[in-house]
Amino acid sequence: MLHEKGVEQTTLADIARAADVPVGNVYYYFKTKNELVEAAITAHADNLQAMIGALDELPTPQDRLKALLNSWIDQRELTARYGCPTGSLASELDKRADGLDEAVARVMRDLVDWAAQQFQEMGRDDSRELAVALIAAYQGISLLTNTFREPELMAAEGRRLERWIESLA
Amino acid sequence: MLHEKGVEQTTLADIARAADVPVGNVYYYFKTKNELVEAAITAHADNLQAMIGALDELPTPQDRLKALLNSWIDQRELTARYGCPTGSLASELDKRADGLDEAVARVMRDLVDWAAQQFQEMGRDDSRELAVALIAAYQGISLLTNTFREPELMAAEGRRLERWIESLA
DNA sequence: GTCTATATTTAGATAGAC
DNA sequence: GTCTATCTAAATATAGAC
Repeated sequence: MLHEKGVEQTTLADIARAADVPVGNVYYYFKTKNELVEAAITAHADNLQAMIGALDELPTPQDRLKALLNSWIDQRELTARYGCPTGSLASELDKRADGLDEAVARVMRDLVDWAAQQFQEMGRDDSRELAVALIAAYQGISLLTNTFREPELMAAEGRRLERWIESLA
Repeated sequence: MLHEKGVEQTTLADIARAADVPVGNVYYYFKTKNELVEAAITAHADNLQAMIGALDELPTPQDRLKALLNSWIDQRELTARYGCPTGSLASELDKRADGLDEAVARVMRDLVDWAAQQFQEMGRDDSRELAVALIAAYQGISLLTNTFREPELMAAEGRRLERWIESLA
């Protein structure tokens, strides 16, 4: 729900209704709304870690990066509707005074670090810059895909990034 | 203020205080908060149009695109603090039920269209895809620059995109 | 056109029975 | 652990004097 409507627009009443419990009940599990959001970020981080773990099974860094691209393309319909979960969270939480933005920043950094490691294994000494460029390309095309509601933008950019990765070898 | 704190987090009280007028006064100029936000989007769109108009004075499409990159780099400190105004607006307004997201989409589309025109003048038949990739790269690096609060990310990506544009000729 | 005061609504949060 | 009822605070919006 936080992905679909954002943190601000999602009320505890929304969450309670989705969980089919009365509103007051939510406070038995989370003392504040911020605590609930924090738990959601942690859950999202765990999902990403699991995904990265699966990618690490692949033999070469090129395979792993291309598999990441394909997972992005597979998610294009969802992205067109709601954007990238990590990116829209980062964008929204940055505007708030609470410290939740740091939790999202860590998630984003983990992803960049993982990508940098792949480029390094490909023998690139500009691995960090390439990783930032790759994740930025994904975040940006997610935003455009969402803004224009055109899933095919993600697919086209994914194919372009694939050619780019191949050209780096 | 909408850029700094976002639409949701900026209250009419904030705006009234910044304008040094009482809260009720704002309603003399804008019937609703949404109307005020719409006016801000229009003003932002006008700013971008003026900027594009200035770029159009430059002789070649390469010059114009590189000048755009440099303006992004010049804004890196602001971007690190608050992100790209257009991008963070697009991300936030997408989550809301009102129709304001379409106004931002138009702003974003104008920018993509302008970039596509430059690539077309460079003789590229994939001008649309390149334009989407360029604006996506900017939106993405804006998000990362903001999330990590590292202005230098924008500078490095700007230089990388400059080399990329030169390689397309 | 500007101001004060206030109405309305909604969301986050709490109290206490069961 | 679950539920109903309620409190509180804040933000949008309005009324009406000046």
